[in-house]
Amino acid sequence: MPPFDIKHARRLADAQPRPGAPQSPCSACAVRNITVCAPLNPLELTEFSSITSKSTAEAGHPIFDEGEPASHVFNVTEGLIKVYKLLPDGRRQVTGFLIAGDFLGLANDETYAYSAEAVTGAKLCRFSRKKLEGMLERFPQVERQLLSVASHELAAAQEQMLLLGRKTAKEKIASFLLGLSKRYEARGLSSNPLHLPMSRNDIGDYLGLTTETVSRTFTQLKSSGSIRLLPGSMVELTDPEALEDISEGV
Amino acid sequence: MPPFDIKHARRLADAQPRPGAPQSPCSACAVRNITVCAPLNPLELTEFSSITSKSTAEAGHPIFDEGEPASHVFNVTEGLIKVYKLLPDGRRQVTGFLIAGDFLGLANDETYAYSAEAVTGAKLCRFSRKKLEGMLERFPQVERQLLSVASHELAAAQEQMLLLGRKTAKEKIASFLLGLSKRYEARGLSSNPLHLPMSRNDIGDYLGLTTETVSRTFTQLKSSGSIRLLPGSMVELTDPEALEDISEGV
DNA sequence: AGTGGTCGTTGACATAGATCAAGGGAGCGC
DNA sequence: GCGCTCCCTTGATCTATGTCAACGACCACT
Repeated sequence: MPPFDIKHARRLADAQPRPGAPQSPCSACAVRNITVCAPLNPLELTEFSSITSKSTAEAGHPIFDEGEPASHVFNVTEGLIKVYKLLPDGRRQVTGFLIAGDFLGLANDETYAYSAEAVTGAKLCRFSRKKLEGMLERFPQVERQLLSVASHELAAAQEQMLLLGRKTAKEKIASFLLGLSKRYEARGLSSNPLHLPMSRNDIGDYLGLTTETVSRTFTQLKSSGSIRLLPGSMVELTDPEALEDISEGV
Repeated sequence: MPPFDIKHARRLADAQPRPGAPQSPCSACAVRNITVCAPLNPLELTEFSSITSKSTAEAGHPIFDEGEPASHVFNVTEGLIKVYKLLPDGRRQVTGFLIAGDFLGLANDETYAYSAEAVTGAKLCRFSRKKLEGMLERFPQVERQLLSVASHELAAAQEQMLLLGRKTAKEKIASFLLGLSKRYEARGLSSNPLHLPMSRNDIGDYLGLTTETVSRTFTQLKSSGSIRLLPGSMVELTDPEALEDISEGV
């Protein structure tokens, strides 16, 4: 690692919107109808958009770090983000991979409870937390939407606990591939073959495994004909039914 | 196990409130000020209480099962509840132990995404989900409170993922004891020594361990002078600082 | 084209925790 | 008080996954 890590030099959470910078309108947003803004009508959306600003993050760059003041929340509009927590000795748990339409930064305390980093180049829609709170009073339907998002995430978190606590390496990888494929599908992205831009290490940190075990398990699934690795970090799920069975321990 | 399992004969979620049965008023509720009703004034509370009914669950009895129609949500007012998910072959992940003030049953789909069972005798406050939705429109402050609850739970779930994915058995047990103690304290229950009514098996299913490993690890912590097991399934945290260090892997 | 770095794969070996097995103690019904 | 059951504890052994190590592929620079 270089002595001065350039990628930590600047935080999206700190960045100021360039005054006068042209912003494409929310009405043209790629995630307009699948995220928290969905219940707003065009007029409301215009008002709502006054508290948003677009930002981008390059692959491998942080969006915010655990413990920083939680000044903003974000909506992913493009690319892949990972969120994770660390133990003092560096052990890492990736708690989620976020794609277009996902929300991040929701916090109770005044600081972020986890770190977020771009895996691929990514675009985000940024809200000041404080201003968002005001908007929620004004637009209760957005608050309702947020509650729905939070409760979906909670259900996903419980599913992930089942995976982490009780599944074998093979079951974990099968569940991971199917889950990601289904989320891609729900967001209108290619779900099979699907893009797997995160490293084996990231996948391991998401599933509670090591890089080596992830790699070996991919090899195993490849040999058994359940998946195929294609160029460009694409994976084809050649036998989704088999993967379903594996993922549930059948 | 007896051929006919009496404890599955009746579901709290199905129970009808006895007409005319006396109900102690919400204003006298033990969790009045620590749960979702907290933001309501006395007058509002009276209106709100019209959709609630009290119920009880005996130790070991189910409250609802994963996959059942999610007709009601609950608020624990007394006792300890465990919530869990199962794999087809019976492997189990306990995703939480709930105490007075905790909320359960929040669901997106029309069915519960997990099962809930009383560990000790317990009392709950029951709401029809449908009626609750109406009340949320009427009382946005309750909806806000629910969002806050959900986002706290989400943070707790992420912490638990870190535990399940990356901590050793000893770290898991230390984290578990400290976490439970802190939650007891926040709810005004004895936090040290603290009551541990759940079985070693339940603890194992919560931490992704087997009964045997839980038991051995308790013995280890006992020998090192960090905890003491007292009669009546009480545990004394004799060296909380040591436990803190252990729980973080220091 | 050469070089250095990162990442993925594979092999050999180590180990934390699971599994299998046995025994002890507390609570409960009779 | 007796026997039954359930739960907890402890010991012996096994194994899935981690750790350590080597190497090849790919990519970005020069």
